[in-house]
Formats: sequence, structure tokens, C-alpha cells
Amino acid sequence: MARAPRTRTGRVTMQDVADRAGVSLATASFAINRKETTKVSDTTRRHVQAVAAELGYRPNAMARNLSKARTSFIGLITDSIATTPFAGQLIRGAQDAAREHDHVLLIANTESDSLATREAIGMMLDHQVRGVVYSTWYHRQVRLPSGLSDVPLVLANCFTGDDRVQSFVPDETEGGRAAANLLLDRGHRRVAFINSTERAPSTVGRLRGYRTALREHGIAYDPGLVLPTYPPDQRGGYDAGRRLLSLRPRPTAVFCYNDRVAMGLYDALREEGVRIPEDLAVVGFDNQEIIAGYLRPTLSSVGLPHYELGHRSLTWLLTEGLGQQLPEPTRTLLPCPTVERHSVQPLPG
Amino acid sequence: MARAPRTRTGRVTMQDVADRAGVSLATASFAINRKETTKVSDTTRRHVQAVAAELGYRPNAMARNLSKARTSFIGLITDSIATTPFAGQLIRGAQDAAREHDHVLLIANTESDSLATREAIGMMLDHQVRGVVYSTWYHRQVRLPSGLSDVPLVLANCFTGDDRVQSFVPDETEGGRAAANLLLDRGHRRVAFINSTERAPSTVGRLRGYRTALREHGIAYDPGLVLPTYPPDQRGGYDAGRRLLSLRPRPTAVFCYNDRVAMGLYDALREEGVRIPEDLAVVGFDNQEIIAGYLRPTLSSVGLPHYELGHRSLTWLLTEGLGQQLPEPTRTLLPCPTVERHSVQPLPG
DNA sequence: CTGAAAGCGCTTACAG
DNA sequence: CTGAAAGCGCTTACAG
Repeated sequence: MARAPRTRTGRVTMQDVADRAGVSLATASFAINRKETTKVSDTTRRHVQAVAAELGYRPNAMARNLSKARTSFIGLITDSIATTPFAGQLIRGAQDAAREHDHVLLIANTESDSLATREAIGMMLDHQVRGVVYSTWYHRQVRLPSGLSDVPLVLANCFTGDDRVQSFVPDETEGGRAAANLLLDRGHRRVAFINSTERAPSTVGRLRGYRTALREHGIAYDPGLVLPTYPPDQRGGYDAGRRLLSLRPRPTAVFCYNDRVAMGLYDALREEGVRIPEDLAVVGFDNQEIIAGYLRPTLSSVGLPHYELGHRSLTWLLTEGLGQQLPEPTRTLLPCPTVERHSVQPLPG
Repeated sequence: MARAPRTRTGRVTMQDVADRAGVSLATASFAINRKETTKVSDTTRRHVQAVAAELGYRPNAMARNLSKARTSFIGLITDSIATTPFAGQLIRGAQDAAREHDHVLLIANTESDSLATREAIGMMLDHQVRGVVYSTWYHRQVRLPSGLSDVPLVLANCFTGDDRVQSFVPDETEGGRAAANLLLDRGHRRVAFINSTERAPSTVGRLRGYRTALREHGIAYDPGLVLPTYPPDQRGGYDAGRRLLSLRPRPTAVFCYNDRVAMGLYDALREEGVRIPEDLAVVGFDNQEIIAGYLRPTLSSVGLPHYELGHRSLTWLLTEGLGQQLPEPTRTLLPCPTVERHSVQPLPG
């Protein structure tokens, strides 16, 4: 890198490049930005670019943003970042999408704190973000904080009561159906469901999917096979597991609301010497690798599409959500992938 | 909010505020930014601020950054964001520190990809970040990517071979000592250590800490009680657990390299009907809530200070790392917190 | 205490 | 194809 003129910030400016290349600032700008409109001859462009490279020129994004009256920032608001790896996946998806479109994420983690949320929104508006992704770490309905009404917006993993904002959420129903099918397709006919008692998209949707799957297999829905649990964690799963074992005739398979519930169920089964999957086949939900991948036997599960939620919502924002006339907002359902492990018999054949 | 003049971007500018308040742009600027130098009368300042609030004025951060020749951006490079909740904790700590100093994080997740790293660094330099935090999700030595030599830098959870850059890392030795003490302080004298075979700060440090603790308790170090395992996960822990059970006399306590190893150990113990903590006390490391909090019995563990790594490194960067003459770089060790649960007997008394 | 003016580093009509 | 010039929305010496 050659010695170069310096400015206030100690950096090479476009004016420096122009001077050294013997062209005007305007020409340097066009040449460096490779404007499609062929305003600059190939020779000039190559020459200017060579000089820029030689001087180690880097554009000043602040100046560019100001003069273009447009930044390449997208705000991402999340209510948690480290509670689970879920938020991280969502961020990763959003980040990848942002990169694909040459945009930069301004991430704010609010921990559901309203002051932090307000500050985050203010910071984003001050930085002229082109749009905002509002996300939650578990699928739920939200009330939008104020301050977001004047900026292009998309929701990831959450939705508003009136569905007047475009949102992307997991297809809980289809996920519940897939989980149940993992068991029904193996010929199980007495399939229990340990569900959380919260009223949430996940509990309602997964139950609906479970019932759909039963119907499709010609099996009557038996409410007695739906075991409520709360909280939906290892302890709840253990308790529900004990209740499940006292059912007569005993179910041969069970779909657990989530992997932590399955973890507790495993404990209950072990105590009673019930083998998985021989005596009872088990399916979880969430596909938390650290649980599902390490239980013995490893747990078949249905995952949540957090990466895709982040990626799709950001992509939508950048491709459709920025225009003047938005498409009719919808709540778009994203599929939940099935992950087969060893807690269910292999499919015959 | 009153009707206000509009600009290109459709936003209220400082000029609008000045006009409406009947003052000059300069005065508006001073009034709005509450410059300590009392250049503006209280009356004027209050008036201008009232007008600004009335018009819903928000400063344009791009313009401010450009004219001040300084942004409030700090870059944060991480090699993983969703593998574990660790990176999320580190980010959260850094984010909180940034907020405390009115700075904004530009986060890039590279997944250890060198192209992504290069792009991230370029993006950060283009955005005139004031400094960069380079972090890894597990404690290790790193080679710095090029492009970071001209920017204030600090390392979090990693360090360079020559220690010529300030870094913050977990105190593995003290953590290992604390883990062993959790057992030794209960009177255990035959304390095994299931360690990973990788050569890493964690394995080396924790072993050193374990030996220190033994010495302090007047117990001779017995290499036969250090059981190697690889990979350091549930499977490795299970295998090591079986080996441990064949030792004679059998250890009464064991310190596991991490919680996943402990999870596998639990499986081995359960198979043999060995009770925790009555027959064997167990301590893990990492304090991964989803494992340690849910195993039966719950697992005592030593945590890693990811939040603090992020918070301390960012704070250092903003308070000491930005100056012209940096303090002598050091590798600063941060303490690993002990978390007691039920896999160790309660302390008598 | 207040204002006129220059300048930050770019982009982009507008002329030529 | 190339250049002179205005302008983005602020900050900050410098005068008064």
C-alpha cells in the first residue's frame, strides 16, 4: 500500500483517489461504484480502481448513507438472545439474509424490558434503519411497542392480534401432525400426547395436528390420552410420565410437547423399567440438540425453523416490505422439520 | 405531534427545529446536545428542546457521525452464535456495556469462515467502527485475521500467542480448583477427574486447578485418577464412567470436564445402581442450565463467565483501548462462578 | 449568549 | 465519456 494523502480521520478519501488518478471526484465515484449506467469508460474505471486498491481506499459508509439519504441498516429486535439457542438461530438466519442483500443488522436484545425496547427503537430510527424485524424467542402473540408505526416492519416468530403486519411463524399444526405421524406410521394406535396447559400457538396447534393425524389414521380421538403438564419441563414430564404408566391399556407411544418434557418422561420410564422404544416409543418437539442428541436412546423430535424465520422475514422485508404499496399482510407458516433418532422403532421396510 | 416541515427523507431536521424555534442552526445544535459548555441560555435551551419534542425531532446519526468524524459503533466478531447459549451471553454482556456508554454494536457471526470474516471486517471498517471485539465461543488461542491491525482491538474468550493484544479469558485454573474444592471440602479424598484429551486452555487449566486443590488438602496427586475422555460429551462420559467404576478402591467423588460428560457419567452410574451423591459425588463444568438444572439429581457445576467476558472486554475497549498510548496488554483472567446443586452432599454445618 | 459559515466524504442531477 | 457544483444533516471553530 503506497503512501497516501490523509484526512482528519487518517483515512484515504475518494478525493484522494480522484487526485491521484487524475480524474474528478464524480468520475472516481462512478468508477468505484461500478454504476451499471456505463458513464465511465472501461479504461478509466480500471485505472481508478487500481489507484483505489493501491491506496487502500475504503468508502466511508457514513458519508455514503448521508448523501444517498438511505442506509443499509436493518434493525432486529429480539426479546432474548441467550436463553436458548433459538434466538441465535433466528439472528443467524436474518444475518445471512442481510449479507445476501448487502445490508447490515443493528441488533437489539430487549429482554422484554420496555425501557430497553424504547431505547432500541430510538437508536434504530436515529440510525435511519430501512426497516425493522421484530422477533420473539418463542412463538406468541405480541402487542407492538409504539414507535414502530412509521417504519417498514415484519414479525418473526410472533404475530399481532389483528394480523395487520406481515409475520412469519412456525407451522405448529403441521409440526404436531408430523410428530404424531412419526408414531402412527409405525402402526401405533394408542398414542398419548403430553401437552402443556398454557394457551399458546404451540399447545393449540400441536394438539390440532395430533388430532388431524389420528383422524387420518382412522383412530378415534381419546381425550384421556392427552395428559396435561405444567410447567412443560423435566419435572412436568416426569409427573406426566408416571400418570401415563398407570393408564390401562397402556399407550404404546407418546408425543411430548417438548424435549425437556421427554427428558423427564425418560426418567419416569427408567424407574419403572420401561424400555424405549420397545415398550414405549417417544417423540419430542423443539429438537434441542443438547437434549435430543444426548438422551439415551437419542430422541426423535420435530424442530422449530428459527433460522428460516429469521431468513425469510428479513428477505421479505428487503424484497417486498420496503415498497410503498405492501402486499396484503399474511401470517406465513414455515414448516417444522422432522428429525428421526432412536426413540422410535425404525419404519418397517 | 404538530405538523412539521419535511425533508427528502420525510423527517424533521434540526434546521426545521431551529426555524420553528426562531434560533440559528448552531444554537439549535448546542441546545439539543446539552453541551456542558454553557453556550446557550437555559431559557433558549428549554425552548428549543420543547420545539424539538413538539416536532418529534430525531437526530440523524449518519449526519452526526460524519460531521464529528467519529461514530458510536463498535464491531463485535464472533465465530458462532447459536451453537451454544455461550456466544449469546457474551453478546449480551457486550451489548449491555455498549448501551452503558451510548454505543451501538455491529455484530458479525463468521462461523469461522474466512471469507465471512474478511467481509465482516470490511463492513466494520467502512462503518468507521471505533474499535472491535474479537471473540470465540470457547476459550482458545487464535490467529488474528488481517485487516484488524489499524483498529483498536480487544479479545474476548481468546488470546494470541504473543499476548500483544489485550484479552479477557476465563480463569480455568481457578475454576478447576473451585470444582475440586466443591468435593474436597466435603471430605472426599479419592477424587477422580474425567478430563478431555484435547490440549486446550480448559483441559490444561482445569487439571492444574484440580492438582492445586489436592495439594492444598494434603492429598497426593494420583495420575490413575485422571481419566481421559474424547470427545468430551455424553458418550465419552459414559465410557469414562464405566472405567471409573472399575477402579479399586473406587473414588467417592468425580469432577467432570463438562456437563455433557457428567450427563454420560450419570447414565453409567444409573446402570450400575450407583447413587448420586451418596455413593459418588459429581461436579460438572460449564453450568449449562439445560443439562445441569435438569439432570436427576441436579448437577453442581462451575460456570463460564461469558456475560462478563463480553461486558469487560467492551468496557475496556471504550475506557482504555481507544487512547493513543495503550496500557501494557495483558491476558486478564475472569472468575468462574460455582453453582451448587444436588449432585454433591450439602456441606456439614 | 447567539449566529454565519465552513466542512465532514460522499452522490447525483446537470452541463458540456 | 467527464467535470463542476449543489446538497445530504449535522458539528464546531470563529466572530460578534
